[in-house]
Amino acid sequence: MTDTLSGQTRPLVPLEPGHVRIYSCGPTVYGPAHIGNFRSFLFADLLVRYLRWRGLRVTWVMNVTDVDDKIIRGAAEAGTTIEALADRWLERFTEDADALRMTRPDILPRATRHIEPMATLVRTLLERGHAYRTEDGSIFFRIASWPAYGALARIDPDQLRVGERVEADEYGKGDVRDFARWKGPKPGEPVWESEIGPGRPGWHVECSAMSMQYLGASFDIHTGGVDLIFPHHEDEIAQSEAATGQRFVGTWLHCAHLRLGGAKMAKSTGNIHRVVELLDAGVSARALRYALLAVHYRQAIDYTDASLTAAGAAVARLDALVAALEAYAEDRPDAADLSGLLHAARTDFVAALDDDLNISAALAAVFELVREVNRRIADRGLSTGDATTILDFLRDLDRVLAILPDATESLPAGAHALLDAREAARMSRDWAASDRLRDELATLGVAVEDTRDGQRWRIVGGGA
RNA sequence: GGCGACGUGGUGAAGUGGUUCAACACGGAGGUCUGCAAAACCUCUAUUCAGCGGUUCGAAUCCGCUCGUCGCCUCCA
Repeated sequence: MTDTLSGQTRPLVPLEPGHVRIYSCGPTVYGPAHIGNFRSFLFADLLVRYLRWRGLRVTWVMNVTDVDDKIIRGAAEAGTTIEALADRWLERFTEDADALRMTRPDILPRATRHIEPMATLVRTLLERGHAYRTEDGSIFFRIASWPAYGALARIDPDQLRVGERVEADEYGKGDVRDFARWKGPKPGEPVWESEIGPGRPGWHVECSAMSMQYLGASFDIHTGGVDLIFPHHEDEIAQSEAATGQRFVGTWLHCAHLRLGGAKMAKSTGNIHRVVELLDAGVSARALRYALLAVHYRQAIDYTDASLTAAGAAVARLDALVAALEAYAEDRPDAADLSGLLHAARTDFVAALDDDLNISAALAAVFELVREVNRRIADRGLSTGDATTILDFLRDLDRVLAILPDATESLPAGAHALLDAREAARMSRDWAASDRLRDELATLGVAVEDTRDGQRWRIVGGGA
């Protein structure tokens, strides 16, 4: 894996053999996440799925930021509490994540429920002289006290354009580049009483406190988008290591941006798409997952209608093969070289993902197998048992990819009767009726194809 | 102004010194199969890897310069 801090690509060696601890920066629940956010979550999902598929135990923590300026503002505007607002959008996040087949993190800690560990962390920083208190009760991290500051982002603190980042209300800071750990009480803002006085936590401190609470002072992998490298992750390192004296994270993984219209997809720019809106517009969730996942994580993706169409076509190609294998029946001996073929595909798949999660090469291995299997289906060169073996093999790989149709995918109401009627019409060579029934099924989203194994169907378009 | 990433066919994209290295996917053209269709398969679709110069027996792959695109330095996945 390629570590942002060292800039090196090196083997992942978990602190505890066989157990990988991963922390991912999650959503701020002040509104629906956009698909650019989900790109980074799905990249972490791929990582987690792959490590587990490889037999490693994984503990995956993803934070939920449920208190910040935007949530406070949003709640005030909506005339509700920050709790209610966060609940609402966290629910939406979960729905979107499920639709995209994202693995549920083992723990989804919410910031407002971890005030105590944050306060304790800040107190330690105060005691060690890495933080200081200002007149309004806020507490800042003193960058000058941490010489390694800037190492992750390869930034020289002296070179920052400091003039542009001074916030109007932050008088009293010792240095304008120091960042807030704890924000003093203000009218109209939620306040927590804590061992360091009243106030609310700053953003960076929540990830440090919660990651260390669940994963320990040192853990293996921390993920996020490249835009979090500075200052968010830089600050996390500084305050965590200043507090514990231990190395915070073994490997930093950052995924590149999803772009739309040549620019990074971002709420502030307005060039965003949201998951439910795309699904409501008829986009297939699996195609969307494929589009967000099929490019290497350190490579920017340009999101376009064409990219989504191409992803849909690639997924349909897999669907067609699965349908063909499920329908396939041929009474003949098992193919002698099948296990060798599958073994080779698996070897290529593993080699690709072992290499810094090279998903493109892994998919290439899958599609090479797809072509070969299609060839053999056309040649009737497989036994019925072979077809089952291949299906099992593909479903096993799909524990990593999660793009195949559900095994339980079911027909829409009424489709069964239409299929039976069409089968009967075909038996009596009534082509007109057969074609009419095929059209009817198409309007239900069921594609019917005629093969030597009889007619077979698959669900097309939106939905699953 | 500082720091960094990237530039491969019609499109997306792997490949980071030689041996089928120009994968794979999408799209396009032709063909096979089929009652028709769909799917699938076969053939073709980059003598070339932004441009220029250099290193080398040999470079898309290393070095330098130029041009271009994007990102971070501010909330941000």
